[in-house]
Amino acid sequence: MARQKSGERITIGDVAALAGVSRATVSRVMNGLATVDRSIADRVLAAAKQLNYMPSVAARSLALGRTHTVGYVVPDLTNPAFHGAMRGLSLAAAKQHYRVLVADTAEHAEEEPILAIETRRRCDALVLCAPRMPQDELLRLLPELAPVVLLNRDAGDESTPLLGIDWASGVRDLVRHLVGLGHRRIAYLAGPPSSASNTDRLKGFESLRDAIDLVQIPCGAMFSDGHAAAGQVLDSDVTAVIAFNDVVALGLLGALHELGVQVPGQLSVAGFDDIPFAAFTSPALTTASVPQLELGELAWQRLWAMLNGERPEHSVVFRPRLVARGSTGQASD
Amino acid sequence: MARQKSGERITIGDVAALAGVSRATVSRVMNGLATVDRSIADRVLAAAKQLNYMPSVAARSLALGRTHTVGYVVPDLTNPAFHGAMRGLSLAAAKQHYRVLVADTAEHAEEEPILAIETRRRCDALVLCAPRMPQDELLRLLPELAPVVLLNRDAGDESTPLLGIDWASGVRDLVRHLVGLGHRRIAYLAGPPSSASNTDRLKGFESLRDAIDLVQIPCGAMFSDGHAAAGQVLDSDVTAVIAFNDVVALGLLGALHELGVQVPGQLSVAGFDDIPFAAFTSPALTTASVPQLELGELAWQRLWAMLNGERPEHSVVFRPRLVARGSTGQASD
DNA sequence: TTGTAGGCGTTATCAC
DNA sequence: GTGATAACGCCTACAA
Repeated sequence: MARQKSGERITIGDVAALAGVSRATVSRVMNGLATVDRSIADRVLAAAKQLNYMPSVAARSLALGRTHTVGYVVPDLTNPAFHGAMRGLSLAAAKQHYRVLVADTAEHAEEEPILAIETRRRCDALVLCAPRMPQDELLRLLPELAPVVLLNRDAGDESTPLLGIDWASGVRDLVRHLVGLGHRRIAYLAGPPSSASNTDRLKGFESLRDAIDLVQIPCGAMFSDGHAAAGQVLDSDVTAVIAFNDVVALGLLGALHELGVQVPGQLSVAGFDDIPFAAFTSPALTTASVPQLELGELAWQRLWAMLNGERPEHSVVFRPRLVARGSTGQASD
Repeated sequence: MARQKSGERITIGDVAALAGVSRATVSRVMNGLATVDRSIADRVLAAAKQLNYMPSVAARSLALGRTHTVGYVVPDLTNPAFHGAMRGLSLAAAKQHYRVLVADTAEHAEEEPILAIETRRRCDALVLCAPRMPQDELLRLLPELAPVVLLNRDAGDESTPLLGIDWASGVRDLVRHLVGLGHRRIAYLAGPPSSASNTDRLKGFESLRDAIDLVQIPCGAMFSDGHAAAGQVLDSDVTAVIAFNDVVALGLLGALHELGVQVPGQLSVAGFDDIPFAAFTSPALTTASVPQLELGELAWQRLWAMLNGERPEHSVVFRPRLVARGSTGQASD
């Protein structure tokens, strides 16, 4: 009985030899092409199984021009806001036997384009989340990245699918909610100035200029930013705070608790995203909820369409859903 | 001037033609081999730049037998406990121009082995986090997966590097801490019965049988599990609870808050992992802290060594560090 | 120092 | 229905 050279990788040739057929036939069988005689197919399958044959991914990629991999590029892999989409993408892609390659730009905004390109070259398509990349740079990059779908941020480019969030709408909902509770003077813990979604939120506030008294406090996008901002918040004499996102809001909540400030008794707090933790803190966090998992799934649908030469489904902009929880209440002043 | 066929991929041949050299020379230049004449190298570089040439990843993989990718297999991509290690791995690997392919087993324990193998075939090495895989199955799998490093769980196999956690030690620290605060009757919200690390924790409790009065409550590994366990915890008449992990602990905290139970006034709560949120909840969570990010970095070091045919650094078992925060206090009863 | 030629493991296009 | 054979794009002895 034919035996493969020990220690070396088993190739399609080994299987062909064992089964007494050509490599082409083995290939056909492995790929489920129906044009093969049943008895031969069985023989090939048996041989493959006996040798524990597994096709070389690299060789297939080269021959087919497809890697069966999609990239997921985000600014920070530890940010919970990106996890839902990552999982949605990963699970959806897995159904078509695609895998996800992750890339963390580690907040180095300058290297983002290079990293995106680098990642794209190993994949068939890309999901790009680049909230801080300058618009013109992004636009220049897009053609080189295609097929690509944009997450959470518009590039003003019709031809690349966008899965966006209407942050301004979320701001309006949150503010309306707070105003309904009697709040007038509200602080906004702003995200990174270079963040496109921060700009969107600010537009939302802009449209409400008459309804409330807004205090803008420069902050950031992370726990520690929210935590550090507590002092300024208290000094600002507001009755409610809207944080750039849930992570920031939770950072603030923690600091307020340490300082003995009652939430929502003395201060109401709200965020964006509805990360999994938001529902379980004490008090639970009021937030403008974003369907993260779905974002990832939809991203895959669009990628899949483009990979098959079809036109991707419509771009969509989700309107956040207000989820009122314990962290917001009647204005105290 | 030579012009590449429009629309098609630019290959090493195009660059060679433009520079007037052989493909071999281009290859040498692109790979930084010093044995090339300076002027020729410059010409090649210029040609490559002009054509915006980028080597085909698939072709290199096939020729080199290396994908420059490592896999990261976890049960649930949304579990914060895995994010730190993922980022540590990703960032460390990036320095050697390696990328990370993620795979989410979606809690389907049965498919875990297949998924691991499938993932491994696209990569040069694997970081495997398979807390629920039966020991014998894992042992059988390991040779097929090598080079591989195990995260958070021992397989009893000397030859595969392990980055583990001494959960029993963490249990002891937590219990000692609680006993020091006057607690005697303590509940343990157990993780999934099939979880190896749950078994480890139970061993820790076992060794303390005389010191405390332990109430074991079947629970799980997720928010909702902790949240749902609140009733049983209260019925059990304990003064302190140690949860399977921080996520469970936070779920419990949320439920207790809803029920108006004071923490730590009426009940002390502690967890494992020290996920980023733990420090920012109210009250902040006492926990047995695990160096997640470092785990990922060390995993990469070991993988890197093995990829270079070297012997990997020692396996290490981290002893969790007790981080006492607001969620634990003097026993009330 | 540079070029030639063969190989990496598949798939796809032909004949047969 | 099946088998040669030529891609796929790169790397690397080996020869020059």
